[in-house]
Formats: sequence, C-alpha cells, structure tokens
Amino acid sequence: MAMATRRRTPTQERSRRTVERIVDAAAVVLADAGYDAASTNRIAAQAGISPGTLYGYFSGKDEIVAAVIDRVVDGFAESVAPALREAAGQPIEPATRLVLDAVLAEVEQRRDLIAAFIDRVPAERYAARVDALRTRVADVTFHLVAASIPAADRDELDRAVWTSVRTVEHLTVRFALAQPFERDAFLDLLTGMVVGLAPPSR
Amino acid sequence: MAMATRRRTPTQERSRRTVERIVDAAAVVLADAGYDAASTNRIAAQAGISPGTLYGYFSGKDEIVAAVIDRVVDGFAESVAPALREAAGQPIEPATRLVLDAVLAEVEQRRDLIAAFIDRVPAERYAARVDALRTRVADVTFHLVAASIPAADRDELDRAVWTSVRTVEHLTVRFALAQPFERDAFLDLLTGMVVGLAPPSR
Amino acid sequence: MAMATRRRTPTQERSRRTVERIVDAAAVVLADAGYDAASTNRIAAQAGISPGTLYGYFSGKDEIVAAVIDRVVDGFAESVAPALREAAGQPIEPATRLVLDAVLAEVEQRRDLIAAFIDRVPAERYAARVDALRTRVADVTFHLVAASIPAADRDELDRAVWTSVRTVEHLTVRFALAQPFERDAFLDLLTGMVVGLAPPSR
Amino acid sequence: MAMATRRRTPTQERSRRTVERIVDAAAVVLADAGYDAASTNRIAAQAGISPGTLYGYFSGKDEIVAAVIDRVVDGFAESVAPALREAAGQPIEPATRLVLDAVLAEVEQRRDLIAAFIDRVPAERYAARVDALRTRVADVTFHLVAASIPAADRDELDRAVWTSVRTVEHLTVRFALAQPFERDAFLDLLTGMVVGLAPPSR
DNA sequence: TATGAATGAGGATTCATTCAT
DNA sequence: CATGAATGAATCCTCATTCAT
Repeated sequence: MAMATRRRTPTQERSRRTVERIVDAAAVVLADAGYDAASTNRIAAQAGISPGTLYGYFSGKDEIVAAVIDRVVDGFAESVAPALREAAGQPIEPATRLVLDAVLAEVEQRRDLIAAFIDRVPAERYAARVDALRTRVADVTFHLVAASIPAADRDELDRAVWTSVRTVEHLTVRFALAQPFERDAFLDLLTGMVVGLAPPSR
Repeated sequence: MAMATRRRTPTQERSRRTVERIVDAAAVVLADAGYDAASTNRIAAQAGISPGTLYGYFSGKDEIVAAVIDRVVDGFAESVAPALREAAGQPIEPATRLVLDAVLAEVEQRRDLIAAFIDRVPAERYAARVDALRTRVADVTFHLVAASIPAADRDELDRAVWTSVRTVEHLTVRFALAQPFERDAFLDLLTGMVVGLAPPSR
Repeated sequence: MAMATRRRTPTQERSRRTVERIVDAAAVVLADAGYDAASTNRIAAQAGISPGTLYGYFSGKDEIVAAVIDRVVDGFAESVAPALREAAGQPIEPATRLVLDAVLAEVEQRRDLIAAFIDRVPAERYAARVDALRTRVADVTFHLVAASIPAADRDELDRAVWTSVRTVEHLTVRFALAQPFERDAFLDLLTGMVVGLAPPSR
Repeated sequence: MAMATRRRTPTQERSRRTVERIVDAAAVVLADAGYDAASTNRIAAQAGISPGTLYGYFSGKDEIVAAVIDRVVDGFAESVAPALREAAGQPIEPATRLVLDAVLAEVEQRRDLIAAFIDRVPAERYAARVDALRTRVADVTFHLVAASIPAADRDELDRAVWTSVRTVEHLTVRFALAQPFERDAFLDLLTGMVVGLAPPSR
C-alpha cells in the first residue's frame, strides 16, 4: 500500500533516508508522547532535521501519521501472507489457528506503536487506512470460506465475517496489550470463537 | 459512579443546574466537533456561560470530559440493572440475550456521543473510567456464573469472562455505529458467542 | 464608516482602550517598518499587549490594517465637511480652492501614515476602503455641479469628475510627500486644473 | 536602463536565455499571484529551473523583481521615442496628444503586469527605478518646452512639469486599468490638461 | 459567584537562501 | 554551471487558564 503522497519525490538516496528518518521519528514520538504532543517540530527534532525539511516530504502532521500507520498496515499484509499460504489445504481449525497466531505475532511485535495509536491517537486520524485493511481481510476471508457454503447461506456468512474480523482485531490487540493470561489459551479460545461462527458447511 | 471532584460543591440548586448545562454543552460540542475542537471557550459558549465560570466547577478540560463519560457510564449501570434482575432465574441463553439486548439498546441511545468518543477522543482521556465499568461488569459476570462451575475451572472462567466482556463491548459499539445487518441476527450471533465461551457447568 | 468587524464587542471601557492601543500601534509599526514587517506579534508588542489579545478584537493582520485605514478615511470625511459647507454659495474658483486646501491639510497631517501606506503596503490590502471614499467624493462632486450643467453634458461631467477625483487625490498626496515647491502655488495650479475640467455651465 | 547587477555576467548565450526565462517567469508569477506569493521557489519552478540556479544570476528576490520593472521601464523609452520624434515640429496640442497616445498604448500593453505592481507590490520595491524614469521624462519635457519660454518663467515651468508628469503617469495607468470611458475622450481630456498647464509662451 | 478581558507559550507552516553533490 | 535537499528564523494564530472587576 502506497505511502502518503509526497511533495518531493525522493529520487536521490538522501531523500529516501530522510523520509525513513521522519517516519521513524514520528513512530517514536507518537509512542512516547501521543498524538497531541507529537508536534511537527518535535518530530523534526527527533529525526534530527529541521522543521522545514519535513514539509518537503509531507503536507503536514496528518500525512506523517498516515505514513506511520501505512507502515504498520503494510506489515500485516507481509507477515500474514505466509501463514495464509501454509494454511491452505489444512482443515479449518488448525488453519484458522495458524493464521490467528501470525496475526497475534505481528501485533505483539508492533505492540508499543499500536498501543500508542489505540490510547493516544483519535481514531479519525487513522480509521480510513485501517478500514481499508479490514475490508481486504474481510474479502479474503469471505472468499476462502464461500466455496464450501451453500449459496443460501451467503448472508449468514457475511454476518459471520463481519463479526469475526471485528472480534479477531479487537481481542488480538487487547490481548497483546494486556496479556491477561497465557498466549496458547488465548489462541485456543479465539480459534474456537471464529470457527464457531462459520455457517455449517455443505 | 461519582462525578468528578468539583471545586465547589453544588449545594445550591442554581449551581447544580450550571453543572448540568456545562456537561450537556460538552457532550454536544464533543459530538459535533470532537475532542480537539472542543475548546473550553467553546463549551462555555455552548453552555451560555463565561469561560471563567467553568473553572468554578471544574478544574479543567479533562475533568469536564470525564464528567461526560461518567454520565454515559452511569447510564449503563442504570439501564442494564433491570435486565439483570429480570434475567435472574432464567436459563442461560435467554438470560444472556436479555442482558445483551439491554446493553445494545443503551449503546444505541448514546450512539452519537459514543461515536464522538470512539472516533475523536484519544482513549487515554477516558480509558480509566471505562475500565472501572469493565471491571465491575466482569466481577458481576464472574459471580453470576461461578456458582455453577467447578472450582477447578475458575481459571478458564476468568479467561472466558475477560473475552466475553471485551467482545460484547466492542461488537455492541461497532454494531450500533455501523449497523451492518439486522439487529436480531446480531443479538443471536452475539448471544451464541458468549454462551459458547462459558465453561461447561457441573 | 464602521471599524472592521470585531470578534469581541467592546462593551467595557477597557476593551475600547485596547482597541485604540492596537490601532495606534499598528499605525506606528506600519509607518516605521512597512506592511511586511508589521507582524501581528510586533504590533502586539508595540501596543503592550499579548498576541492573543489582538485576536480577541481582530480576525488577523488585514483587519487591523483595515482599521488603520478606516481611521484615515474617516478623518477626511470629518475634516473636509466644514470646508464644503463654507464653500457653498461661493463662486466656483474660490470654493474649489477652499475645499482643496482642506484636503491637502488633512493629507499633510497624516503625512507619515499615508507615506507608509503608499510606499510599503500593497494597494490590494486597502484599495476597497479607499475606493469607497473615492466613490462618495465623486458622488458629492457630481451633484454639486450637476445642477448648473445642461443635461446633455452629463457624460462629459462624469468624465470630468472621474478625472478630477483621481487627479486631486494623486497630486495632493504626492505633493504632501515630496513638497517640491510652495504650497500656495500648488493650490493655485490644482484649482486651475480642476476648474478647467468642468464642462461649460449654462 | 541596465539590468540589475548579476553575479555572473552572462557572456554565454545559454546564460542569457536563462536570465530571460527567470525574468519572464517572475513577470508571470507577479501578475498571477502578487509580490507576497511570488516566492523564489515558485519563480524558479515557473522558469523550469532549480531554486539554486536562480542565485547564480540574481542576488535575491528583490533583484529579480527589479529586473522585471527595468523591462517595463525600458519598454517606455523604446516605445515613446518614435512618437517624440514624430511630434517634433508639430504644434503643441497635436504633438502632446501624439506622445500621450504612445504612453497610453504602452501602458495598455503591459496592463496586467502594471496592475500587479500597482495592486500587489509595495511601492518601495520599485519606486527608485520608476523615479529614475520619471526624472528622465521630466528633464526631456523641460528642455522641450524651455526654449519657447521666457527665462523668468522657469520656476513656473518646473512646477508645470512636475504636475504634468505626475498627472499623466497616474491618470494613464488608472485609465488603462479601469477603462471608465472612451479612449479618445480620455486622450482629449488629458491633452487639454497638460497643454493648459504650460506657461504662456513668448 | 460570574464575568470576560487578557495571557503567552506553543503549534503548524513558509520561504529566502545555502551548499554538498 | 545546475541541482534540489536542507535550513531555521520568523509568521500567523489558538486556547487552556487566570484574575481584576
């Protein structure tokens, strides 16, 4: 998924590094101080550049934040894809668990940054981008299961997918943040919920 | 749940009305414009008082926002309690559905305000207060079910309760905001998920 | 003519004084440093108030500048009116000279401020307001002379008025700024030009 | 009139073209957007060069603007000269009209650029250069008429020249911008004013 | 208590200019 | 010569909060 539109297209190597530094810095500042305190000047300072440079690449604060989210969102696509491939052909329960494990692992890895977004960034600043991911996941899930479901149950499947995606997203994130009990037990529970939601197959 | 600590205790009737007006105004402004745009001056203007007066009743912006949340949170206690009483003695499935229906109804009623908080207020501004409610709900749920569960399964029950509370909260809110399909179908689905999480009773 | 729209209506005496101080300060800064250098912070500093206060009364830099011009423009209305009254009934030549003398006197009095506007403020910032004055002056001039002119010459009168107003305005200001020769000689010259422009009376 | 001092003398052909492109671009941007919005970066972009290159030819923004004015000013010298030659030997009235026509034509041709300067550029940025032209015009006018005037009237001639130059400049520009009535009528009026200013010849 | 004028630190953003490549 | 990335001081403006009246 594309990074935010850039004012200056980074043709030179130096540009590319600068963009990286800005996004890195923004992630750090967001995690440390939250959205409100993440002023452009502060992000620039953290990146070791001048405030003006920032505006060579981003049109403003929101675009920088968007780039940080894009990075997280892109991470999911990349890290869940292998699990999806591995799961293909396996029975539904182990397949589901495999994928959920990958999702949870990715969340765990970005834990601090995700925590910062959840706690300190108003959702309207990033909802659109996360929603795009959500839609993609829902589409994939739907088509994975649709084949083995009678056409009459498509509506039920739609509802199950909506519910699953929301449930997995929320519980995964909350579990990673709070870690209220053991990882395996959580994955078992979550797998059971998701599998239980699927309409009876043919 | 207590209102935020006030600088002046509103012993007099007029004071109480002023507090109401401020909280009302804050709810309106938050729903209309979000947290960032909800300046104290704007809230005061909406309430028809001067900015200075505001500080006679609240120590600052965050305390006003807290009072708005408290009102929402208190609403739940009040409106779910009757359903809880009615559910007592009924079989688990209809009982659960009854309570979930009440929860959903309350969310639906506060839809705009909840949407404003979810979308536009950084969670750290209100997380503590919602967490307190969450804990209370978890406690009640735990004790309601604990009696019919073997002591050995207490850990499993803990996990099921954590998962249920998080799931119900999230799905209920998201369903009320998006209304992606029919209400009854949703309640059926959600009831099934929650009941399915309960450890096998004795 | 009205001052620029104010955000805060100066009900209290203190407000009125603050507005005065801001407009005074803006005039000083404009005359000293020009439009570009007349930052809101600098105007505030000159006025001995904080930058925020400024925005309580004016929506921004342009509105402050407009208030300064309004003051100058209003000055003309007030100071030329007596001359107009005195001129009524006199023959055209002494009457014209009387009015031009009053105009020049007023320009001379505001010399520094007018110089600052002419030299250092882009005209688009104040053209509209000066144009309003110009239109009023043209209207008055037209009606003063129209009575003694055959209806057939109205077009010619229109042209003469347009030319007179522009000529008087420009020469008066430039003369006051440069003072290239004696005041009396200038008034004689200018009176001759203006009287010469008038279409032949009945 | 000389171009502004350059950092590098454009001995080479390519350099000369670059300078042209910069001045062209500056004229376009000034006419389109005014002085404030005419940033060096924007001028460079319009010229199709990089901001750095600009500083190879001009010491800064003001020097670029000066070059644009010089071009306008030089245009006058070139386009009024033929009219002056043609007017020589003719009676004063048709001669004056001929020259004024040429002046007006030149203003009309540069209408947009002149409008941009008048409306949107603080006069102090270009006053010196226009003043140089004004002085030259005044000198020429003085010597043209001086021969036929008694020496005793030299002071009067001085005053008439000052007034004429200012009047012609201002009315010509304002007429071209506003076009409030017919061109011929304007030239008649203006010619009459100027001729009327001349001291009685011997 | 209520008022509302005043505060002032801090935020987002721009742009003339420089300099390493 | 040209490039274009980088600079950083300076600008306009906001808003939570205070305090004299």
